[in-house]
Amino acid sequence: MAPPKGENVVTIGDIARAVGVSRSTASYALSGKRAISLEVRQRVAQAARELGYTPNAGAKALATAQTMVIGLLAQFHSDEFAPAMLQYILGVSDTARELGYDTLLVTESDGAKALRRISASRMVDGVVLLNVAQDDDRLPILRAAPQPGALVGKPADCTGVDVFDLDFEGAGRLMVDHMHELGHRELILVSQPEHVVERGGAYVWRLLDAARERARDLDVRLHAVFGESGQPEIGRTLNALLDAHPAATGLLLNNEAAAAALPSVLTARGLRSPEDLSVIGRYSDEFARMFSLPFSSIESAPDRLGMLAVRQLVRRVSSPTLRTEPDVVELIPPELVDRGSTARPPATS
Amino acid sequence: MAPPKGENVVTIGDIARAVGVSRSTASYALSGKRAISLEVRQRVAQAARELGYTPNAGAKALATAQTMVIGLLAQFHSDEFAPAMLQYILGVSDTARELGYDTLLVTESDGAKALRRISASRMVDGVVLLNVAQDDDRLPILRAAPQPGALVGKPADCTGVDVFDLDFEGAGRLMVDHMHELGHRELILVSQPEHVVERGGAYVWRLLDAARERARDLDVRLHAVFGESGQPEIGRTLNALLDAHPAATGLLLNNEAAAAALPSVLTARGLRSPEDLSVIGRYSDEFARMFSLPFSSIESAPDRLGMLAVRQLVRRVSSPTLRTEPDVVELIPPELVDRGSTARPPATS
DNA sequence: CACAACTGTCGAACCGGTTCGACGAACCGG
DNA sequence: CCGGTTCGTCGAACCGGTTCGACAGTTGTG
Repeated sequence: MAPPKGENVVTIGDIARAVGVSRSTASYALSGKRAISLEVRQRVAQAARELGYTPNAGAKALATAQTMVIGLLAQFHSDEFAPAMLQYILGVSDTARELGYDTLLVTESDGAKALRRISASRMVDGVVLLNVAQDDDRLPILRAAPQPGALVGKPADCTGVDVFDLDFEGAGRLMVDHMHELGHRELILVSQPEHVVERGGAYVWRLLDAARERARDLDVRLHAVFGESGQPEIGRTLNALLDAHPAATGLLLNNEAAAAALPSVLTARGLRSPEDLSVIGRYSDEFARMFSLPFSSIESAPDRLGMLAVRQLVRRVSSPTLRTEPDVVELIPPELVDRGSTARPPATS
Repeated sequence: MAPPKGENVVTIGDIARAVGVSRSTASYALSGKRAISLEVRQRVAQAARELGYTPNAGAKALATAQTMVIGLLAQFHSDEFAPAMLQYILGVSDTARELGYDTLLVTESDGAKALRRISASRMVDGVVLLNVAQDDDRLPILRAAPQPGALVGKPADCTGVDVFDLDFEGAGRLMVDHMHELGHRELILVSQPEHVVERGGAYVWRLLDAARERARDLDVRLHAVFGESGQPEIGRTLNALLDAHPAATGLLLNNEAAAAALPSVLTARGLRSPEDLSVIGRYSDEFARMFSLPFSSIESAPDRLGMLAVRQLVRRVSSPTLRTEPDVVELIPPELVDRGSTARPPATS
């Protein structure tokens, strides 16, 4: 029984002493970076196992200039629907671990300051930014930082970083196209709250504008509104919208909170989907399952975006030649997951 | 304009050279651990500011044996309602930062292995464990680790760690008491799924047993069931329960998914709360707001629990004398947040 | 006025790894 | 049998901080 909380730290020096070789030999035996006799290699490995050796991360970082940690900068705004965020975080963290990296989660409200801190102190080898705004104040700092960065969310200026996001323009068009093909001619689009847009959540505009344009081209009426992201309000807003546009036969939701609220709104109004109203949302499959959302939706693929960002980041981190490779901007194509909530509009009465 | 991604690392040696003093003097000037002339102190401070000096975290960790990082071990099980987890994570991460610590988020499925890794490699000064099971396999490793640990969730054996949790026994009793006082005599209690319990989620039992006992003492009928945590299923289960026990006038929910599903179930059945059915849940205020849950509930206080755990952890970390102080086990008393979903039972028809 | 105490600074060692250059021994071909 | 490789190992330096002990100079005390 080792004493609890014992300060028995095993260093590579202990290994070397136990085996009777120099520290450098022990190091080479473990890393395999130089030829070491089979016998010594085995004895070092055994000693390491028996003594329970784990290299000191700080020392390793100091010597190799690699921490094997990536920074994850998440930003939570009070006017956002937080549950949707978790999946991005898990996507990043799980992928990082698969690739041998740990994740430093930073939720500080002042993201720029936090980024400077973890970057300048060399705590991380690279950084993933979530929830990137159109003109994000973290970007200039990231560009000047020695570590590479990957973004989930597309800002106005993508130079110097790798960017991954859903193709929101495509998503907007796909929503309208799909409804149009089924015969709908009047739609309601509920976006995120306006402050989200003002803060720089450009994806809202990207989807909205593309949807508007396509609607115009196809001669479809589109009522576009910004909805709240809080739950008592967004339900009322949905009700008010359905009251205001009785001829609308299709509902497009670019607002997770609205999607989560819609089932009870429909039930309360005695409406059924798709018989009375066709609905397309935009959220993740995981989200749909969690909230039992029966609506077809464009998959927002948070786990996949997180994964792509980390993969690319790790590629850059692990090979210095890639540091200067051209930036990647990958907008993943929208995919409509059919959950049966769209159909031909009800026959005009 | 510094070259983008420039490798211009400023070390304390650069500061010393710029000012014309030794490295040790620069270090003392910055830390204040020895008397340094005002003039040198100011010039060092200025040089540090001008050159943008930030100490290298790895080097500092190596020298001081302190990383200023705490590990956060979260565990996500597929049969759990993940959104509730995020608030614990934020509680921990935000509090840690307030106290000057960063947070290493570990979501690896093999928590024990992950804990051994980050502990043995000295990446963290302390560890917070979330979602602690009755007989958690991370505990023996934590006890043997050199770092202190704090738990959110109470295991069977609390020795060697600090434990913070809701008083679930008290919560169970409070739920029953409250309903009884209002005049209810037949209740339904929906707990977490049975696998959560089997996996060691003892809090489910603690609430359930206490509620049962109190119900027996007060001569109240209590139908206790385990409900699913997935959304299509839990809704059906709720419906089935209401069918099976038409005389029950009160519903107790120790299952977030059930709470999230209940509003639409009630609406669909044409029931209103509290007129037709009194409801008490157990979740956080934040959660209630997010999902617009109109039910009175026992506050599960994830942010507060996370905060308490981190505070205590940091106390232990920062003062070696506290390392051997007796363990803390704090069960915060249940508080009923009245959202108006309980009332006297409807007059017996 | 001699000696002690204090102030401010420096050099060196240390934390625990990695890595470079050197070097002896074994091995090879000519 | 000699010179050049290759193999296996070692010692030393380095990464960038902190901290201990020493020491010169100043101030204070009896």
